[in-house]
Amino acid sequence: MTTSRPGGRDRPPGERGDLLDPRCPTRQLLDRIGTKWTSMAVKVLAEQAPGEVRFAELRRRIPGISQKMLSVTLQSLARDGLVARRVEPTVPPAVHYRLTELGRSLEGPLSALRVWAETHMPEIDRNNQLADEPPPTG
Amino acid sequence: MTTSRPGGRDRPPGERGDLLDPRCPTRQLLDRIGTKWTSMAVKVLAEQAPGEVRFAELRRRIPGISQKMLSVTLQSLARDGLVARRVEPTVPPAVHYRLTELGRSLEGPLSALRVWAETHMPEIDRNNQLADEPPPTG
DNA sequence: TGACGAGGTCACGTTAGGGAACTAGGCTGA
DNA sequence: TCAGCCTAGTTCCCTAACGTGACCTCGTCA
Repeated sequence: MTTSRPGGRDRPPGERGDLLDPRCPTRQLLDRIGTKWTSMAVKVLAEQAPGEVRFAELRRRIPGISQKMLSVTLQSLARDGLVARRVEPTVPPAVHYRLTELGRSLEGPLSALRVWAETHMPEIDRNNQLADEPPPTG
Repeated sequence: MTTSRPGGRDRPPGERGDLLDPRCPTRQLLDRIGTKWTSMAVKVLAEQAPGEVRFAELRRRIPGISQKMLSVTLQSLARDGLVARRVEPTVPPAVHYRLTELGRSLEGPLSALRVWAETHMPEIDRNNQLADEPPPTG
């Protein structure tokens, strides 16, 4: 997702003169939760909220995710302040994650979206199949 | 957004085997509305719903979008059945877009997300800045 | 001749996401 | 003593996709 300047080059002056509004918060939010694993992680964490989930447990609950992507996703969420990270200095170190207050407040809108998705995705899939079909005779 | 494919329904056989659960509708939805311009287009169209908006007008209302991306975005939305496309056979042809019933039903959850984003993005930005700062002494 | 409207196409750069290998370090077993 | 295991990452490298600008169409109007 590139909200930043594409290509890094500058555009001719006096052209349209405007770049993208960096103030569109919805885009910024979707840049975050729209990444492949983020919403799943939030969901899994929300299911346990206000409890904590460990790294390996998250991995287990998010089928298909790699260590790296889970790590990257959690770091991103932690940076945003949506999840909190607690390290137990045992050996091997145990790291616990939980949604923050902010993260839990996101669960409402996100679950609304989830409900919509579960309700309407079949219809969207059907629409796509219709669009793939050859046009009806006539 | 790897699962979305604007122009190809099946993947080459013998790829890396399997992809993620295709049964996660939330991911599929986010693959769609998470693309850079989709949510903006939906928003602009929703503001005019149930009225129509023309291509050039959409372009004007979405600062920074290129013709191509607007075109691609609208095609994708039309494929999904979220927007309807009406061509007036004038010269030059005038194409009108509007949200379908399905599209308008998405506006609810989406606007909830938008409200959340507008409310909390400053906090998220602040959290990011805090994360960038050097750790406090002591 | 050029602009408009609604795109299509091409070449290109950036980015997300993926795999595999590597790290830390106390504990266990040989 | 040394190898190997465990968790939670990190690093490198690669590819597919996403998004971009530039240029093209086509008919009419000025």
